[in-house]
Amino acid sequence: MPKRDPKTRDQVPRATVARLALYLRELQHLERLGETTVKSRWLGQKLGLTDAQVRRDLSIFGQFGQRGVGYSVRRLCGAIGDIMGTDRRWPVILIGMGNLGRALSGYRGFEKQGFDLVAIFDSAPELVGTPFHGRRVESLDRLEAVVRKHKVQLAILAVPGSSVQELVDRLEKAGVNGVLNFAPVRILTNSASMSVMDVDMALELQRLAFEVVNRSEND
Amino acid sequence: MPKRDPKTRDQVPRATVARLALYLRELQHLERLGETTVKSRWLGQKLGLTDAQVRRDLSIFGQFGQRGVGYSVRRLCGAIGDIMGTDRRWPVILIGMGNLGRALSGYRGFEKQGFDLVAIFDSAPELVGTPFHGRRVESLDRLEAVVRKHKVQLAILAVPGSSVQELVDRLEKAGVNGVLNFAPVRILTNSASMSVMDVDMALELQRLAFEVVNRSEND
DNA sequence: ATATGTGAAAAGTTTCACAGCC
DNA sequence: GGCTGTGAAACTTTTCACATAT
Repeated sequence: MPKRDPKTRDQVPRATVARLALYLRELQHLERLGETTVKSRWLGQKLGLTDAQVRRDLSIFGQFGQRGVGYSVRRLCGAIGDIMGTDRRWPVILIGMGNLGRALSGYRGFEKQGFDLVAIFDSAPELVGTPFHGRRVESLDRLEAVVRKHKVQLAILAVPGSSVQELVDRLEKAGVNGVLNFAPVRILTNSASMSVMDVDMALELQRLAFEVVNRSEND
Repeated sequence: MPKRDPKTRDQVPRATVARLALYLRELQHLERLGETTVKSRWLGQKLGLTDAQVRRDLSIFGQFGQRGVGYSVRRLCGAIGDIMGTDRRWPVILIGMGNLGRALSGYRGFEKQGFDLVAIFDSAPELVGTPFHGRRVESLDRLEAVVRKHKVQLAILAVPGSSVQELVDRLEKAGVNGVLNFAPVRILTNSASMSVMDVDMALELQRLAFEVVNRSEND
């Protein structure tokens, strides 16, 4: 089993975790551009962080840099990939083939980051069998079978809020460990084996509107 | 001009701001259900927060509750709506009619929260004029004119990462104050009149994968 | 009896600033 | 010269616990 490097006490700050994927995205971009080293100052500028913060975050997992030089892009990429579990590919299922689900089924960003869409589902019988972006909609009856067959740990939920809780309970029983929820509802999970991440687009627009309203008086 | 209540020093904690939209969503839900009062404990449970945190957050804007009783749903809803700028409707434009843009143009969650899609744009000439969800795609040439005409302050960007920075600069010049960015790139804004909020779905999936990998050892 | 509002303590996070190494 | 790694300080956020109000 992949244990993190021995020195690391197993308490990664939540704030650091939230930024880890951000670092990885930028580093992968740099690697594609052929850059071999990067400085904390440069990374920070690109992501809206201070250089000290970048160094602190990275130092939590080990000493990846070289004083006077910077960080090896390749090495950092590998290290963060390991830490985040991007060193392997993840089979993912998508449930809900409405407007949003259809768009998500064709979104290439997922597989670029190591996530393979192995099946798409919808509860509407008339949609079952319809192809979207080269994949046929399956009946929800087949949910458990598909999860077992592909050892699916992650599910994307693009269903109405009213169906979310029920589906999450079912997914949890089936062995799924993480759900990316697009409905504007908070999910309750009893067991610790299930993580949920919410993406609420209207909520983000509201936060934006608040920033705009309060723009003048602050900074 | 709507100034916040006089006693409030103009420093709302960032963490509180991030939760405000969450409270509003839940309160609106309660109001629709006909509930008249709500307790901090109940709200917190619904949102995964402690009761103390809910009370602290709300107390920053004033004293909305009644000791021994709780909060009036109606009053709280109104107050938070005021604070967040949801008391009025916002005209919004959407740029980019790929997979995601098409889904977003049909997403009803935006207008439910006070955002009206007044125009949709794409840079591809062959898409201009095509209707999506009852609205025709306009040429980007008309961007500035539309922004002026409808006094648009918010834009949703569903374009490739490579076009984002250029478009944001243009939007800023045109008078737009906020952008909801769906591309996996960080945007740099020079002026303080422009706020950006990112929604990176692949990034959230990665964070989820990290949680799942680290599930066992923590809590 | 019950629930808010809030000082004060605790926990978490960021920034400073500089020793250490290239 | 330049840049990392990290203690210590500064700042932010959360939690505790209880006076206060109904």
